Amino acid sequence: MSNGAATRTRRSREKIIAAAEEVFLHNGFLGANMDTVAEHAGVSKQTVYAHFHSKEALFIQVVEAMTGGAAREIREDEEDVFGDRSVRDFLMQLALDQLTVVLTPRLMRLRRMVIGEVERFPELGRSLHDNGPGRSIRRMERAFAHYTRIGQLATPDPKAAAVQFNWILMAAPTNAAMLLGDAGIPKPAELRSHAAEAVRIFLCAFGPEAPRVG
Amino acid sequence: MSNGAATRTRRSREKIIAAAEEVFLHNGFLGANMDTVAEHAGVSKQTVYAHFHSKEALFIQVVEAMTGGAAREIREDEEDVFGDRSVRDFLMQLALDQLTVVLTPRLMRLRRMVIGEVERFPELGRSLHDNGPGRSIRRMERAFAHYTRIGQLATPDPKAAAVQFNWILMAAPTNAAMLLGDAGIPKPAELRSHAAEAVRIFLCAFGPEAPRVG
DNA sequence: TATTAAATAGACTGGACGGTCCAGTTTGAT
DNA sequence: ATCAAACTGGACCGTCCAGTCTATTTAATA
Repeated sequence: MSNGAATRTRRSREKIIAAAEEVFLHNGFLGANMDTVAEHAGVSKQTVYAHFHSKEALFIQVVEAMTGGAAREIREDEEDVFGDRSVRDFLMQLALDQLTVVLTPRLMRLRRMVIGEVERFPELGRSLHDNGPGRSIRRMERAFAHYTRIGQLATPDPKAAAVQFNWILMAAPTNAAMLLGDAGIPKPAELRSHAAEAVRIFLCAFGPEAPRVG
Repeated sequence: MSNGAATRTRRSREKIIAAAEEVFLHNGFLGANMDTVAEHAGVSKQTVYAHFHSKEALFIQVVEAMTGGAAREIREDEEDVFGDRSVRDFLMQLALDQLTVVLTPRLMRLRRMVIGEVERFPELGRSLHDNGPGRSIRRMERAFAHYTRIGQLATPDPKAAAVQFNWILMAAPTNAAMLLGDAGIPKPAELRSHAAEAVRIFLCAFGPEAPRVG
């Protein structure tokens, strides 16, 4: 094999990315410092610059790795199997999944940082906007279309309904996490009742017997 | 009058705060620079330091002035007059007010900046969390209690309902503004239809004939 | 074992920036 | 006219930091 050096290179690269994630997430772009990143990675500064030609480049790599990674955890391609679960059960499960995957200190810190840097790095904001809720919304969309087809939901526009459900569910806890720091992330017990209320509201507005507007 | 010097002092102070607002909002705390603030205020650097003993102190003053100011625009104390308007009309008006007051570049920039600095300045996050939606939620709360009393709404917990309505209404546009920059702020036309849909959903879930959960 | 790409330590440069100092000027009240 | 407080301009200090340079060492291959 001729990958000896390549392997070593990759290990270094990964150590640097991991260290940079830690440092950037904690201090923001301007507050972070390349010496700290190198030290934290157990690597010389020169090596950092051998892999990433500037602080900006490293920052972008870190953020894109994280947004990509987070999105992939939702596993978009997995076949959706609805079985015979009621809509309410299905939505409840979806809601709890979504809340627990998204409301982690790591992802909330990422979100805070990207928002704070939107003016300096607009592409990162765009990327988080599209990849963050994007995947799970597409999954919901397919599910809503299915349940509407069998008469258990009334979503003429499944995509719009998915967006609505997503925000009814995520808005309050996300906002708290943004402004109150990691301490603002709700505890599991609160998440359950919050999810139940979100499902109730959604079903009132998009259930089969929902009042239509004349 | 003995306010001669006092007046001059206040004028300087205000020029500095205004300039600092501009500079901080555009560059964030670390990205902003005190020479720029002074220059932008048409004032010497020394004068800036005569009024605010450090960059941090100035930053905190600016942000607190802004959160206080924004909250005051909602005019909490004004007597609520519901007249004979239907709930739907009332909610629609409330929704449009809220959207247009909050979704301005200035306030969205403030929000982005505070979120980005939450780790460094937790009190500012707390302050925006409590003063931002806080006022208007309290106003909604009173209105919901009123309409529930006359049987046009069913909000056993008016405060919780107010929080729900607030987020059903604000979540999507706020999120867009956070991640997509000022360009993400929806146009007035979009705001109208968005408000209408929010009101519809809210009335489905909290109108007098809303399905209760068994 | 010889070769070679990769990594290391750490000194160094250049510039930015928070904050201070000072010697003199403007301003407004008396 | 006088006086004190506020303000000016700009030099200045110390520190921090992105990014570079050099001379040396490590470790995987052939």
